[in-house]
Amino acid sequence: MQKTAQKTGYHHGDLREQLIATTRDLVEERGPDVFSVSEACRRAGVSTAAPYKHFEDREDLLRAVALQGFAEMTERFHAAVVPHTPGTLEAIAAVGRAYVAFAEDNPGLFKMMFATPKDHPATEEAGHGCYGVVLDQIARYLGHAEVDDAVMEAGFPLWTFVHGLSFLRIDGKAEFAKMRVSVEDVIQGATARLLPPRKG
Amino acid sequence: MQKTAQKTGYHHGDLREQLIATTRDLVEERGPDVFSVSEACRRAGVSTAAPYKHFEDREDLLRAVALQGFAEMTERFHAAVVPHTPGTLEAIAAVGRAYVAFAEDNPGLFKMMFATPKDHPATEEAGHGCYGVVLDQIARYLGHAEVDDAVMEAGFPLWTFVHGLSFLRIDGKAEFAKMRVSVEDVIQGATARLLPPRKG
DNA sequence: TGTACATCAGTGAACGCGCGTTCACTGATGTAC
DNA sequence: TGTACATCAGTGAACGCGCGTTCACTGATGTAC
Repeated sequence: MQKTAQKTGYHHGDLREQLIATTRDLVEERGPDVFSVSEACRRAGVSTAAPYKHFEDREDLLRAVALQGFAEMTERFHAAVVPHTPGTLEAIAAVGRAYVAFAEDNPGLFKMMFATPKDHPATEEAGHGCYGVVLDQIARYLGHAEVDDAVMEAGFPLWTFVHGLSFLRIDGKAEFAKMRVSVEDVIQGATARLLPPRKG
Repeated sequence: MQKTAQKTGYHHGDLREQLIATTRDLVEERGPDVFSVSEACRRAGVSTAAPYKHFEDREDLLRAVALQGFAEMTERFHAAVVPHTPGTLEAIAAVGRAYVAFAEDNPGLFKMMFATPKDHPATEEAGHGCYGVVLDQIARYLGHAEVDDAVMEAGFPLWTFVHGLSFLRIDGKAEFAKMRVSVEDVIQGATARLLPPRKG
């Protein structure tokens, strides 16, 4: 009960965080393009002028939501790796599964995070940090000391695959394709096939 | 000069087609959610009430654009297959390349075609027809007489891959991954790896 | 402990705007006679 | 060939609406003395 809103009637307590949360909900429900600052205010129970004390403009608010998304995704990636031996196919596939799971849990947010026009130094950096988690695993898998060009090249087809799977599932196209196997198996299989053979 | 607009000053000639074309342009420039009927009218040089003589509402107009997109995509798929021996890896990869090429040429339209809320019998049917082109090739490749469950299952990872590649390229994420190989090669490689081994 | 004051997160009213859709209408076109 | 008329694709004005952002303001809070 420390960071939660402790309304005094006038001062809100933590409006910034609550606006981010509300905006995130709206992005899920309506999509980032249809989202309106006014509606977020209505839901947060503040006047339409209030957000401008915390955010520059509409875009800035949406960006804050996207950044929260990247932070969460990165967290999930780290958690996914933990149970596995570093640098194994299993560890890499686990990140892939976490990727698709995040997208399915936050379809609107996910789409927004990757929609091009929002690009901004902060978002870009957040994206890189996120991607770095897989790249580290792939580097180990390949026996490379650091993330070099070969590692990035090996990672790209995997990213491509889970990215596509995320979209198809979000948009309900996966059912139509009558898959008899689970997402988990599809990812495991694709990871094994798309990665180059191991060095050692 | 037969189907082209032959304005009389009052009657337009082919407003329906021109509105579809204008809307398509706007979808590319601004995205389907930001698109406005009013702006399409302004560009087409007609009053804002005119479209309602040809389309039920905003949604209906956008759907017409999506249908045109699917028709074009299907056409491109057929054209891509032609130069190759039916049922070969090359024929299948060619469709994959046509998929990504279409997405890159029409990013806004492509995204709209696969964005979930627009689902409608007509669009769905158009999508199926489109996908059918690859499935036919895969059926032949596997030596199956028709498109059965096994064919669909084999096709899904490929679809996933080209779908993901399309989005990453549209959203400018492919450069960042520092690919040293061309899209063509990536698709060719992924197709070979993701398809199950041939029967005969 | 009590008071004066700076800070600043919130208000609420207003702005100009563009939207989707409707309405009664107008005028060009094609057809029947 | 000429005329009367039905058709219907377009007009233009209007509707109610919600938007993003600004403005001068208010009142709760924390701090200095």
